[in-house]
Amino acid sequence: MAIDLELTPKTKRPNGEPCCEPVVYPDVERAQAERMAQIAKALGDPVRLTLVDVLRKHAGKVCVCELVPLFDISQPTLSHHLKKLRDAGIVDSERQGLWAYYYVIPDALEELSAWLR
Amino acid sequence: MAIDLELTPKTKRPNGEPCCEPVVYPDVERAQAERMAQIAKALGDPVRLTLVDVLRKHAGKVCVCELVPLFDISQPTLSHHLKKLRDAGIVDSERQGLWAYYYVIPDALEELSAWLR
DNA sequence: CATATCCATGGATATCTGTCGACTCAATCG
DNA sequence: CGATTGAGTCGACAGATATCCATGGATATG
Repeated sequence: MAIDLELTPKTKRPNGEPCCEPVVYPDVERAQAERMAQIAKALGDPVRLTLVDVLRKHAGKVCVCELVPLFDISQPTLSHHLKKLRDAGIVDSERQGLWAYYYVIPDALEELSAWLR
Repeated sequence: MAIDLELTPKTKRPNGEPCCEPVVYPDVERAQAERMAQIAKALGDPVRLTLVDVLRKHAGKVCVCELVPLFDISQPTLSHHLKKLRDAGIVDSERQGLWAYYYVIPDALEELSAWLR
């Protein structure tokens, strides 16, 4: 790894004293962290991440039956993954006749993307 | 939601025929999707995401005992979260005496960040 | 109208995850 | 050396997750 760190030296605290006060605090608010973590969690599966990748570029063009053969999972399992993405607010779907068309909600990934940057 | 989609019309397939061929394929390779999903999964918890946020800006300045009071979790649980981040290749640590200093590995988040963009 | 298709839902099950308390181990201090 | 501290590991356990099969509901086709 070999990274150049300047370690802030510490001294062992005297007997019985409470631990050192935290000197740093997160920049992200708790609610913001929870929102972003929820998005990240939904993306934390290869199938779902790939789904988002496909849907981002082919909104309105793909029905679920065309997504199934892209993966080694059953159709109900794919439906469950899509539901997870829906619940996380990343995608939504539009039904037309027998078919369901999914698309990525614009800006759904923006907050996380900006934080990562 | 109200997004402007142009849906590609489909026709029900004839009896007994195999499902429509997929017309789209993911742009991400399977291995790339797995790498990014692993990173996203590690970030998919508010505690870990906040840890990364803190460590990104205070590398080498914070020991674990200072991180604990930032959250409502026990020290072993925090250690466990740090291990998850280590296993995902997001952070690493340097031990000096009694203290362990964590830091975010440069570029660990780059691939996911670029994909999200 | 009967039947087949697309997709979602529900139940079952094995595995993974987050959390804790108890413990271990190395390093420090007295 | 003996006691204490920082931090990682272990075992346990409740809750979440991924997956399947079977089913159900709506819609299209003939």
